[in-house]
Amino acid sequence: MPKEVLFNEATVLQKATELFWHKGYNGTSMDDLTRATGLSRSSLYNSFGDKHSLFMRCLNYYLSDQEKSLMQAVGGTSSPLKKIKIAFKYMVDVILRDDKRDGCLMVNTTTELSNVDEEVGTLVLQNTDAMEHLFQQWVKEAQQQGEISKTFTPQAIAKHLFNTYSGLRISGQARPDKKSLDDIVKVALSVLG
Amino acid sequence: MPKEVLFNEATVLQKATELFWHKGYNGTSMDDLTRATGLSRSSLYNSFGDKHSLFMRCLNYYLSDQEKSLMQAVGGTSSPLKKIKIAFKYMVDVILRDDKRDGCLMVNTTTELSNVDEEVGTLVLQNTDAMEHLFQQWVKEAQQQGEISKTFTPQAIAKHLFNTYSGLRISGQARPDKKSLDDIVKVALSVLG
DNA sequence: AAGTATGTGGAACGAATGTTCCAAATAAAG
DNA sequence: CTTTATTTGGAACATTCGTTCCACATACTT
Repeated sequence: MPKEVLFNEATVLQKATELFWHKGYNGTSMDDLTRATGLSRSSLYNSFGDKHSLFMRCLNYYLSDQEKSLMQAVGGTSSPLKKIKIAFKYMVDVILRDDKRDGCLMVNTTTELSNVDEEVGTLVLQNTDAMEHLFQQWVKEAQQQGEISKTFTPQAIAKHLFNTYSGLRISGQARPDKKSLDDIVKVALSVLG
Repeated sequence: MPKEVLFNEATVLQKATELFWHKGYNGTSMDDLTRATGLSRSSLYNSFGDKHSLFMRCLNYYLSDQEKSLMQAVGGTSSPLKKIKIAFKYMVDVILRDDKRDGCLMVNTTTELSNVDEEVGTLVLQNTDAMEHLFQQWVKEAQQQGEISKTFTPQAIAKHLFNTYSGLRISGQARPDKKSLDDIVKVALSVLG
């Protein structure tokens, strides 16, 4: 019965995500979004709701995409310690490839909105927990296999790792220099030894 | 000859800074600023230039204020290692007192603007260098006095410390929990041992 | 006391904001 | 072929945006 949807939803979300990523939530206008996606205002509102709803869709799109990439990066190894090392090597690579210096959409959103937007705050917290949980699992396994010393609890190390990751996105935005980032990772991961 | 200025410049800058800090640059309107400072639009423009100029003034005001506080916090000791430890203890305290969860204006500004605003990007880089230089100096002295192992270069450790600080502002914005932040600091500073 | 230079409040500006509305277009169902 | 359901483009909306302007208030100089 209905006229078919002419656009690819994933493509639109990708374009919108890139824009929010580059200019932030408040820095991005609906006009920007129509231009970037090629959709008219009515199509955007009809398919994705208002600006805030679209933004939440983009955040979730971004998160699932990031998770997929990270899992793919560490997929090659079974050693939990190597997974951690590969993960950070991968993150540094991503930062160095970020030639627009847009950083991490999740970190950007944390600083821009988590204190004034409850819905965003909840999502940020969920993601933080998920990341920490992932790191904690790897650390726990690594400690059981004797790859990592048991000086600190898996939870404490996991929080440190996530903290280091968040910091890397800030450091990388100020000066995306391979040597600097490698140094940070080297020192930060030395606590595992 | 002229009518005197009726307001206290530092007070106005403080109010404006608080607002930018809480809502971000793009999230703060000139209307917000007139209400918060009590000044009329024309007074604001006459005394501080346009919105962007005022923002830059606020950033510098914030930085000098932060530096003063940090120096005061570590002023009591002559041991460079203790300075580092006290500095991080102080930072955690600041984060826990930040009941609005506004984070760090400098970190917030880095993620919001450093990729699209060259003037801001320059200031961010200057501040990053200054902070790293400060840490590096302390580490160098501590290594010379045998307080810190020489496993890593002062530069690498300094970058790690600043990275940890930046991360703490993100972590603290997601979940400002004393135990979590203490854990992060404990693990991150263990590389000094 | 008059002149003058500057700060102040508030109105006013055009442009941009997020959102809504409607007529036209389209494709499946009857 | 007509009907029906949905998407689409673009005009239109009120509101807010950053900024400018001007008449008035004020305090120093002469």
